[in-house]
Amino acid sequence: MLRLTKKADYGLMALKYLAEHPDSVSVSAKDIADTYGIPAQLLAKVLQRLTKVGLLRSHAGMNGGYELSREARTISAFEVIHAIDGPLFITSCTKGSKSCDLEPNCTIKEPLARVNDSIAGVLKSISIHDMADYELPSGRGAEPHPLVSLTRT
Amino acid sequence: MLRLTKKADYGLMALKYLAEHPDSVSVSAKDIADTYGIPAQLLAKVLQRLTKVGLLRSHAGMNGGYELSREARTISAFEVIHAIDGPLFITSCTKGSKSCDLEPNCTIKEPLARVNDSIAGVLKSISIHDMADYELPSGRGAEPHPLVSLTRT
DNA sequence: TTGAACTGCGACAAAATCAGTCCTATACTG
DNA sequence: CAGTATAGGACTGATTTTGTCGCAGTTCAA
Ligand code: FES
Ligand code: FES
Repeated sequence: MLRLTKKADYGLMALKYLAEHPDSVSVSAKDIADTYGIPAQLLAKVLQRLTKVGLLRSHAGMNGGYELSREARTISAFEVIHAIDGPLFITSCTKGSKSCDLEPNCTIKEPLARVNDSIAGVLKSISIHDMADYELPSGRGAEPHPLVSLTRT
Repeated sequence: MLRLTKKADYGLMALKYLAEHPDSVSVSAKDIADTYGIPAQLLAKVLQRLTKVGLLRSHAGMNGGYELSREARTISAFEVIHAIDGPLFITSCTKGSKSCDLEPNCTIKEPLARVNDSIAGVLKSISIHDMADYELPSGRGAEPHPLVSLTRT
């Protein structure tokens, strides 16, 4: 539980890959799938969704593929996960449209919403570029990330 | 995805309930289940697990039930979730025993481990007592929670 | 001492979600 | 036109989550 789906995993891996290969004009889903040994068709779908939300630009035909539509530094892990897995709700109830059945009694919705926001904040503070940076073998990780406050004013 | 299981939800609700009723010596699973309209047997199991890890003390027999074994202030949401849903791993691979099949190629494990730690930190910084406090109708939420740094020294 | 009201487990069934495949259509290149 | 790629819908199988049932053990009080 509290786990990323594999699709989100794949998506992050792919974006990281793209961020690390700025030279290549565009990379096909198959290329990425092969280098990581993940199902090509599945990755394709993930990339398609990322394209639809505007994180990637796609190009069909021979030598086609995908490329980042923005700088890796400006793409947050949150955006990626949100695009692939939908809105982030730590609670079982998706406070939006259809409320969960124990809505009236649930006493933890409020407090957990704060936790939810904090987690979203953490995810938002990490960019694809950051992830690529962490490649460095030893434990010195790029520049420090901003602090995240649990309280919302 | 990235969602708490209902069991964890139930567990948190129950603990919050117990924290708010310090007067009652012990409360039965059925009592709590009834007040919140959740499946009694399922809640019972959740409480049993919480008992096994030492967060609750149980008492069988008539007028039996559960009570907090520690002060609400010292029980973190993290402990509860961990007890109910097992170790918190945001990545698909549970870096412990059996590694996931794309271990050798996976490039995002490291960076995501940091995110994982941050989230754990957020969860650890919230106590059952804090959750109970958020009951206040308007938006002034108890005292501020500590800041959580994304970087680990 | 008997029975009601509990906890404590294990096994199981039902439901929901996720992962992955297949198939077809469409777009671009040369 | 042939080949390679994206786009996307439908569908199946695997896995996880949620919930139920049944039974054994414990405590209390009439
Ligand atoms: S779990 Fe849905 S309202 Fe709390
Ligand atoms: S998802 Fe398992 S090693 Fe990265």
